[in-house]
Amino acid sequence: MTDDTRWLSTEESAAWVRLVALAELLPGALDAQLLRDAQITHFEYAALMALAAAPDRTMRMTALAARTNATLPRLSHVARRLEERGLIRRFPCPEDRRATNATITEAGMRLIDEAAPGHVDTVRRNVLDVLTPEQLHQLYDIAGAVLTRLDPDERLTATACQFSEGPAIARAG
Amino acid sequence: MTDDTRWLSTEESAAWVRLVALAELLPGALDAQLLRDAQITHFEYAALMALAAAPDRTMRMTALAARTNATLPRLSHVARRLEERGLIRRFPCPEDRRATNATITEAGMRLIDEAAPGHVDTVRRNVLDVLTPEQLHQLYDIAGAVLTRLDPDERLTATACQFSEGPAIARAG
DNA sequence: CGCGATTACTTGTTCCGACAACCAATACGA
DNA sequence: TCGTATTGGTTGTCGGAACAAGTAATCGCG
Repeated sequence: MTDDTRWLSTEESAAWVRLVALAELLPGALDAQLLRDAQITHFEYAALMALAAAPDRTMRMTALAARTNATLPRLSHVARRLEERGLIRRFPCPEDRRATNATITEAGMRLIDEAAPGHVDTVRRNVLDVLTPEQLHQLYDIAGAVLTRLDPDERLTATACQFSEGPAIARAG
Repeated sequence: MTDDTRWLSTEESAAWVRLVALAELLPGALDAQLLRDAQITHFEYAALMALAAAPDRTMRMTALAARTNATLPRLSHVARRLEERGLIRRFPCPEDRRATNATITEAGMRLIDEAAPGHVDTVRRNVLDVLTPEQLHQLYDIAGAVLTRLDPDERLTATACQFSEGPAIARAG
């Protein structure tokens, strides 16, 4: 049993440690701000944003699950809670009686409109504003390369206008 | 109530979407491989690696919690499970009778030695090998800049030799 | 038709993490 | 030296997510 593993060089190890730390800390930072200011998780925020940007503000549960990297059971529970809070509405899909459609309500649109400024501010302070324009482009390429592996069919990034935050969403209303 | 929010430009939005997708998918990919091949989570792997790289393979619970971005209660539960599996051992700290030390056992060392090749392979296939050497350095700088905000006192990246994987750890024995 | 396979969700169970309450030991002030 | 505050960890409880099983509707092929 020979060991043909290609171990990490110093540079590789250093970059990897930082990337792991980033992936570890970023979700918590996003959740903390949104929970504090809008009583929703970042996952729920992303789901609401996806619905807000969809045609008729409506998506199939399956499509929404793919977009948010959720399992269908997980999305089902989250959708039930969001529906209880009046932020989304669910109804049977006319074309396919097996399917369920989810629509963001006016209250849901108001919530993300109110939450967007604080969220964008968090994104700016923690990420975007500490990078140079050149680094921003490098990040785009680097993350794109990695996502080729982690998300080959671009489920999470097929964004239409997913993150044209705030005003664009308001226009979508 | 004027809206002075600086919304995201097209470039900013695109890069941000990709970064969020990356942070969303990476932890799951790491967990999946390690759970499948070594029956441990990536968090547990990181904790064991930290212990393996520490002097005397031993750390205070508080220090280990800081290093792994865990709350003390969370680490306490994880440590109990690892101890039940014989991968670590806990004992009172001699210098401070309030404190508890955790040490990785021989069985724990064996487990991370066996898990390291598969883990490194996953890291290579999903991340390192899809980047150019130049991009690797850019990633180092970009993540470093963001971590200045998310982890100002470098708790997660004060790595001594945290990720000199495999052989280096074997030497630490 | 009609029966098996597939797709779309929901529900139930189990495990894990966060928060809070708690216990133990030290530090410090009166 | 006594009492209080602080630090270090563990335990209990609750909510959330994954996995698996169950239901319902459509598809596909004979």
